[in-house]
This record gives sequence, C-alpha cells and structure tokens, in this order.
Amino acid sequence: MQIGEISKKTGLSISTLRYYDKHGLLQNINRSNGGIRKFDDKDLEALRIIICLKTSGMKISEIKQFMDWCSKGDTTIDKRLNMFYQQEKNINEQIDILNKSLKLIKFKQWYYEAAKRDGTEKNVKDMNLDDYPDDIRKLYEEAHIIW
Amino acid sequence: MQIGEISKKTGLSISTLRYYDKHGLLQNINRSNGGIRKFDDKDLEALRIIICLKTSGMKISEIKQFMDWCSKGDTTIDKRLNMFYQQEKNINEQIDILNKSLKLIKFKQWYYEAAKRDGTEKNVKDMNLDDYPDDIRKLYEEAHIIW
DNA sequence: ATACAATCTAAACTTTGGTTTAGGTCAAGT
DNA sequence: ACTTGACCTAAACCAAAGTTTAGATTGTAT
Repeated sequence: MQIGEISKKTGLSISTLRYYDKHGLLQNINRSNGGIRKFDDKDLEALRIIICLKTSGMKISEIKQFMDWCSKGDTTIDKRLNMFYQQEKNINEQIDILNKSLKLIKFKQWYYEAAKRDGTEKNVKDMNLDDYPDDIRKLYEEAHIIW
Repeated sequence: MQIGEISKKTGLSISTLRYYDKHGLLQNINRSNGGIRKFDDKDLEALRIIICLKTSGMKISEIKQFMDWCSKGDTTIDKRLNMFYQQEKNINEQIDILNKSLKLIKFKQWYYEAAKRDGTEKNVKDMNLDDYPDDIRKLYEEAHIIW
C-alpha cells in the first residue's frame, strides 16, 4: 500500500502521514528503490495505536517516545506498560471533565428553553434557585461546586 | 475582585484572563477610574461557562460568538439554545471516541502485562487471535472495527 | 518514448492559544 | 511624598501540529 491508500483508509491526510514519519512515529517503513513508502499491515497497526493515543490527547513527542521504546525491544516493556496505565488515567480524567461540562450545558439548555417559551430571557434570569425544578437545581449545583 | 483573585479562583493565569478579555469573551467588565478591571459575580458566572465550553473543545472564536449573542439580547435566544444542543452532541462524540480509545489501551495493557510476565514480547506478539481470553479478544475486535 | 498521476523533499507558512517582555500606571500603607 | 505590589497595554514571542508550496522523481499505461 502507498501513502494515498493509507490516507484514505485512516482518514489522515497525506501530509500528516509524512509529518508523522518525519517525526519518528512511523518507524522503519519500507521504501521502493525509487524511495516511495510501502506500507504493510504492521504499519497500519502502528497507525491504529498512533491515532488512538493522538485522539486521546497524547502529544506527538510522547508518541514518538513510545515508538522509540518499541524499537528498543524487551528492556522497555515496563515503560510501555506504565505508559498505558497512565494513559488510561488521562482518558478517565478527560471523560470526567466532559461529563461535568455536560451538566452545565444541560442546565443552560433548560434555561434557554424557558427563555424561548417566554420569548425573553428576563424571567428565567431573575428566577430564584428554589424555583428551579429539582433535577435542574441539582444540575446547577453540581456544575457550581468548585467555585 | 481584581484579576489576581479571579486568577486564583478560576485557575486561569492572569495573562489568559487578559487574553480572553481582549478577544471579547469577557464583555463589559467594569473598570476602576484608573483602568483596573473590577470583576463581579456575573463575570465569574461568565467565566464558568467560558471554561466549560473551552474544556469541552470549543474554540475561542466560537465562544466569542456566543458572548456576542448574549450581549445582543432576546433575539438570539434560539441561536444560543441551538449552540448548547450542538455542544451536547460534540461532547457525547468526544466521550464515545475516548471510550473507544480506552478499549485499545486496555488491550495493550493486557498485552504488555503478558510480555512482562514472560520477560519478552515475543510470545504474546506471535499469539493467535483465538488464543486470547474471550474478554480480551472482544476488546481487540472492538478496537479494530473501523479498518 | 511520452504522458500522467502519484509520490518525494525541504522549507516556508498557518492557526490556535496563549506567554513574555518592556515600559509604564494605580492605589494602599507608612 | 514615597515605596511597593498589583495592575495596565502593546507587541513580540512561542510551541504544537500540521498545511502549503515549489520543484524534482517515480512508475504505470498508452
């Protein structure tokens, strides 16, 4: 497979694939005699994990670190395992943050639905916390815990 | 409250707060005669939603759009409501992606735990899909659905 | 042999979201 | 009045993650 096909398959642009290669994320990709990249299944598998780490917030330089460890062999197994433990933590933190955001978002939906019904924001803006429906008050309070 | 106190409260740096102000995210902040920003509770509330939108992936320019709508009054209620519907979708998509990533991460944890036990990656690398434990094979397959 | 699409590199450019710097002002306490 | 810490602006700077450009090469099909 050449770079165009890989681009279509993965959804990464051709220039991004070359950028990743240049920055050491795609290690030992084969080349034709003429210098054209020839991707195989192992490269696709590497891309799968690159995309996974990338979309879960890891930086290019950290992914490169992982790929370097992979190339270095069995002495780095522990580092790689720990990286995956750490990344699980990172992802769970991100999900928590998103779920917290969701609460404020849903509160605001309720708020603007009320404003829409009234044709004006005025009433709902002046409303007292006690007058919110219970579930909405709960959302509001959970979204305002921190400060 | 002045900018230093707000910075401590929100966790945003002073320069970030000034940057947000400059880019129209903090609308009509009061100033002392000398030109010093004086924040009140409504500004804190605005910051809460700014931080919520920001951490859930919205761009500064989009948040500014929302703030402009807020300033424009009741004619923009519908736009604001729709923005919150859209942002809910965005967040749910992000959570889905993170959960998908988690599957590959957990598969890799299993993989490297096996490698660690063996002292080498070799055995687990050569292992057949059928030899994976059922739950692990499931993780693997779910992480490889797309391509 | 020629045309043509696909590929290659290096280097410049772009965007986003800030941070840093330089050179001032403000305002509270002494 | 004077010091001092907190604040101000404008402008330059920065890093990350690509994208674009320009000019050259590859390799397949006619």
